[in-house]
Amino acid sequence: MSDPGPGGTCGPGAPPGFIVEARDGQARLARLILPHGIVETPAFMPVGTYGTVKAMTPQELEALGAQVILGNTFHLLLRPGPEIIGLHRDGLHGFMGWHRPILTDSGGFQVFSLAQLRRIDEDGVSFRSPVDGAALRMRPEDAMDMQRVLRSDVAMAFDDCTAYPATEAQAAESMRRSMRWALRSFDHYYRDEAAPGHLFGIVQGGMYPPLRLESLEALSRRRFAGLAIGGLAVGEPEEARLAVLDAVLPHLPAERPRYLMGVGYPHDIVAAVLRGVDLFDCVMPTRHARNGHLFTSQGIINIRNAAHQRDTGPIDPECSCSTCAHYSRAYLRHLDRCNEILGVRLATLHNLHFYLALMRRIRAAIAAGTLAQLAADLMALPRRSGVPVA
RNA sequence: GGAGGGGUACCCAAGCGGCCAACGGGAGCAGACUGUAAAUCUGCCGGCUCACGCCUUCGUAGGUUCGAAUCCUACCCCCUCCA
Repeated sequence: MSDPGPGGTCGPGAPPGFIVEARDGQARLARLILPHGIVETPAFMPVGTYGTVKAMTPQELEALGAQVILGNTFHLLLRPGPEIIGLHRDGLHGFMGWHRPILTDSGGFQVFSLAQLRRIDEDGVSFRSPVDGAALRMRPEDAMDMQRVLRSDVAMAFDDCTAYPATEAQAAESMRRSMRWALRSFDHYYRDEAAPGHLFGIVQGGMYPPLRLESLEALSRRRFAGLAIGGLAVGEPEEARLAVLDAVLPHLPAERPRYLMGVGYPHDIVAAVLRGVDLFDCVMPTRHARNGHLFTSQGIINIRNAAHQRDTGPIDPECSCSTCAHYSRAYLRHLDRCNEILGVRLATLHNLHFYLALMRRIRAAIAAGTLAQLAADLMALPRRSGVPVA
């Protein structure tokens, strides 16, 4: 990469490749320049854990307007492993046929979600493979090596996603370990010029603002290309989540992208954009689609409910996705109940369209300086169809 | 005609003297899901009742027994094999 273009360079101390084009309150409209393309933020990244956004082809994702997707280092390390992915041109991009940007989670979330199957020590984490029970060892350096093999545009530091609830002492211990791992991650990821992308650091600290600030301070010892807020949406009340965001966001470097990991519902995303977050990912649209929950302008509906049995209308009359253009609620309910694979595909397509369209509206509102109005309108909508917002 | 096997709640299916309103599945009804061990998981699922409980159920009709889905008799269906 001799001439990566403006901000597109990789490596330690490289420009972050993040150009803020407009501001509206704390919210920013920006262009994140990555090796595989430009991402307009605020952006939502569909989750594709195993090298596939479940039920969608890369071509469909592109048509939906997805700019960047998420992959998972831990799961891809287990299956198919670095050797197989390394056989393909351009790592995970060539392997899965998605040639736009990819962000990979480091495996830190699996430290949290596979709590029953792992043991943490200072050097790393010992896992029991959820696939075949085999013993597996993962250190920050392993996570970085794998993400380099994957050729992720954005790699994430290997962290310990603190569980909720956690005492202040537990959160502090977990956070401080994550910070030591973050520095090791940085030093290993950028150990030579071959780093194929950018590395983001992850702010931890549980629900304790002072710990969050300490975490941020620790991360400032390296120049991460962006900073993520991790350890939220793990079961805490919404107020606690917003309190953490309010405490942390004013202190995040303005010239680098900010990523709120794993969040969330549309109202969570809007709340975070208002506070200055640029990137989001969540399994919500894809998992909800498979479980029959569909996002609409009037809240979430459960297509499995008997109420939709005879409904010849679309999921959402205000939606412009191809599912809504062609199929009725009654048909989608039928497909779901028959466990037909098409039902999963149509529902996933709709939900992803909902999220990606939401992000387009948010970006347009920031450009127009009308984000507050849009946010007010969105927040006023019911979260669950027929159930007013509490 | 002969010999076997079987009829259990919406469906499939266990039970084979009391712990049975009756194991499991499925279907049905509802709920949960936030850096995906998830097309998964949880609850309800004969009737009345918030519940304790009560009532009606295991092909039909009788019988034995303190007590029967379970044992006996007759009858009605269904399946397999032989003629």
